[in-house]
Amino acid sequence: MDKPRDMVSRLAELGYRLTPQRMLVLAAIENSDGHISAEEIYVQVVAKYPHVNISTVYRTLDLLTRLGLVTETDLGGGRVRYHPAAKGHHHHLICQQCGEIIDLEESTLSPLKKTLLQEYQFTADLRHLGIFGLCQKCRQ
Amino acid sequence: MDKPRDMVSRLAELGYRLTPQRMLVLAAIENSDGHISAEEIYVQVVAKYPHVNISTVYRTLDLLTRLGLVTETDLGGGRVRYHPAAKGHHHHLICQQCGEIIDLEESTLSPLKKTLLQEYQFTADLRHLGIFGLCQKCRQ
DNA sequence: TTTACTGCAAATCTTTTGCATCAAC
DNA sequence: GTTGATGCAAAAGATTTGCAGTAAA
Repeated sequence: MDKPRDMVSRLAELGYRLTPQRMLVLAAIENSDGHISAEEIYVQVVAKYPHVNISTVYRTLDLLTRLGLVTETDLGGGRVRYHPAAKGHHHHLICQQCGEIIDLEESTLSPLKKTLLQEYQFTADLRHLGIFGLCQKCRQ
Repeated sequence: MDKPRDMVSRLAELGYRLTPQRMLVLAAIENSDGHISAEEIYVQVVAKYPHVNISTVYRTLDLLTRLGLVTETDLGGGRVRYHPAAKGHHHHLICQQCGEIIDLEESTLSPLKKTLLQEYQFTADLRHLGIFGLCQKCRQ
């Protein structure tokens, strides 16, 4: 449903040029599990189009973020990760031992969001949430 | 109650040297509101002891973290923040507009922690949590 | 006196930027 | 042909590291 085509046509609609570099960045994000970093995108893109520069990846990510087509998540560790906005928000449980990233359903956080609003008058933007801890396997 | 003295004596107990640089880093962390960055610590330390180098601040923070005397929180934005472990865990609501950091009571997150354990078998370490959004003032 | 700790400079890592060239439209 | 997009190289910001000198114990 949320094929790169959608982001591509959105870019075209808005008058942005459809360069091969952009197509490849879009494809990498779309085919990822939703937790891809700029470096990882770069590696995928270079594999098919050896001349791209990583600054182009960053510029494309910046553009897509500004247009609201992708969402940035800073899970700490000094690396920002990206996923397609059209796939909907999701949250992340990050295992501090093995590094596994588990997706969390949005509904799990609804009660928290409500509490923050009622008790702290704070409108939480939970798109950017990462929760650290230990997964089942590593807990033992 | 949790005066730098406690961390100082712990360091001494463990055989670490009590240098003026370390004392000043400890004091800065202790006197902070609990969301201090390495750079901010450095500025405070330099004011009293002009020759310190920021790498000493980082090395001290690394030591204190490894000893469990301070806790690191990565609130995103490429800057890690520190607070004394003895002051207990607390969580942060960060306003994306004005940058205000609001402390959150630990109890607010207890229901979430329980849900994550029951439904995802994930043991959340909520010491490292930052929630982004908009504070009351900026919401309007 | 011993050796852990420090200062300094240089390196690392991620991300950003200036600028001349290039290609999508 | 225009002008936005790219490649390259250099910069920027946070953090780390190698090394020789210094000071805490």
